[in-house]
Amino acid sequence: MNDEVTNSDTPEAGGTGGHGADFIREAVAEDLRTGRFSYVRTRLPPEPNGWMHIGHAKAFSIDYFVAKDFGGTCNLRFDDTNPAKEDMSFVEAIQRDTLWLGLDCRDRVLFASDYYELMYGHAVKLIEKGVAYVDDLSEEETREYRGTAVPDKNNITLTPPGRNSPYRDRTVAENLDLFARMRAGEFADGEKTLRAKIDMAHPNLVMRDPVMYRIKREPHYRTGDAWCIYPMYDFQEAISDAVEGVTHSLCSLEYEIHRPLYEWFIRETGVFPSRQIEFARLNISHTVLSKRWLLRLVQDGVVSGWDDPRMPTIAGLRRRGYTPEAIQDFLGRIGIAKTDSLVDIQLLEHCLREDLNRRAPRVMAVQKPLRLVIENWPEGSVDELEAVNNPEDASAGTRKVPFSGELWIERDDFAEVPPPKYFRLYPGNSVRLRYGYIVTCTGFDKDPATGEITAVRCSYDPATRGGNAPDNRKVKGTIHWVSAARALPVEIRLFDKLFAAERPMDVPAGVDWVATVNPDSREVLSGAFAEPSLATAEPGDSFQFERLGYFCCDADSRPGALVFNRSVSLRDTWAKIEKKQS
RNA sequence: UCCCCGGUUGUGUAAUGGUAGCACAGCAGACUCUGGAUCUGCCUGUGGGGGUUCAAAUCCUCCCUGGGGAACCA
Repeated sequence: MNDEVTNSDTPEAGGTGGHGADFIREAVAEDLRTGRFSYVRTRLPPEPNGWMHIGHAKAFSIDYFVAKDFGGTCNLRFDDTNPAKEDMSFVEAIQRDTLWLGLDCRDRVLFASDYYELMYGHAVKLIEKGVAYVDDLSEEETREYRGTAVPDKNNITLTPPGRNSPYRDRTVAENLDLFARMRAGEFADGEKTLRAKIDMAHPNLVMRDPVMYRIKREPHYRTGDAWCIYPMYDFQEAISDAVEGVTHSLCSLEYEIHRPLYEWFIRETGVFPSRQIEFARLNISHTVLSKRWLLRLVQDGVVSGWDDPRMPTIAGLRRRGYTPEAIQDFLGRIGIAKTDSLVDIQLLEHCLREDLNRRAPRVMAVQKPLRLVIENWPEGSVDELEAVNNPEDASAGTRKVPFSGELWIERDDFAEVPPPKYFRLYPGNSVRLRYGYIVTCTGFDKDPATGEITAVRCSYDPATRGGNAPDNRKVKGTIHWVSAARALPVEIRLFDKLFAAERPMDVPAGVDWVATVNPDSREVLSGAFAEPSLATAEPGDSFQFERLGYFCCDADSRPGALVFNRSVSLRDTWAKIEKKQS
């Protein structure tokens, strides 16, 4: 549709770029067509006060790929104007995470704090124009004078006009002097503010003489104690975007109501007129995307840290085994709109499965082991069987897997009394051992005290080596296994939804939402076994454990003591049948 | 009844006055040495009422309903 201006070549990184024109791209195309702008520049505007989560990934990907699609550039600018909360470690973490996601802004990393002097100059200009003034009202008084939407007796809310501050009509000279002295540190924190002189009766509360500067004696992680006054968001954003020549200042819906103020600052200072466009932020079912909530989970020790594999943070997703490709695919699929929405977490999981199915090497591991004894196996004999590394990718080749008379199989793959439609191992039934032999269950051992099955006995058919049945007999079940003699002990960590509730934020009044965390969201299996080829796995490596799911080697792994996180299970038809039966 | 923005199958998103489509989920089946993967089919939707028009998800209007706004945070 807008072929003359678009330049969509985002094959590898589909992201929020590979799909049709959303309303933002349409607006950008329109601006180019009408000549409002002759180029496109966007910016990722993180505040370095916390870890990036997938909600930020959505916002940043929109910024990045919109610019890319139109042949423009995208800055990574840290909006660091609140020294009380910000830190260099967050800057580094955000840079690492954005790069990992495929948002490469390495040669365009900028800081709002570099524009402090420039912002100060613009503020002075506004004072000289008579549209900004120094106010002596306290924080509480400011709030009170601004007025508020109040519920009346009919439970109807309305917003009465605010009142002018008694200091609103100071002379320009007086304001100039006071503002200079604010900067010089002559006043205590909170004693004075610089305010834009707009309209205390404005129906939009944001426009009722918003604060532009506050006094805050707090060392800044980049400017140290050079400043004791810091600009507020709206003023800072307008100036920073202008300095950088940002054409499209994309942000989430919560800033929609701020747009008139953003535009007011642009108009009054006469700087480059960036266009702000808002979109809906991301919500995902069964998790939370709020820095505050995530912080609480970390502080309360509910999770092991910001990179706990259950966390929706980029670091958490990475540790869980998510790939940047899967995340970008997901972000491309959810689209961009202004509708407040809740995306099903199953879509995210689907994207991971689809990506890993294509790329992850297959391997056999047993989560909950049960001993399988092949009674007619030649004593001491070991067979080396050939296994396919990835049926989706012939170039991945094959590997040898040791087989012998004692194996570990999955406890769930044996049933003393098979439920309906069960076609794995039970007395008298045959199954194929993946890439191995067809075996027939001849019996089992049971601990008379506990009733626990301690071993399953079977016989094998030597003619079925490799899993083929020369007599063409149908064997319905194929199960995975690990040679007991060569088994690699590993720890497996199973993860599930962080919250059982679809919308954890909608917690009933009086209930502490932290208590609603899914107690089964993490399960550690310390007695698992894997085939020997896994010995060389390194943290970050992903595998498909056949029939179980995709697993990622965790950073907690030590040589000889590997740990694997379940990234996502395989689709499990049997689980559905089982569920229906119960 | 203060200001702003929204409402399209269960979920997310297209259709920009002209056949309501796609994906995920769900259901059914085919195939299979992963109950994986793959393939096929099915299911359900324009919040409501008026109006404009040959024709409305789309434009107008009223209503209903959801979200945001009352930080010296961003």
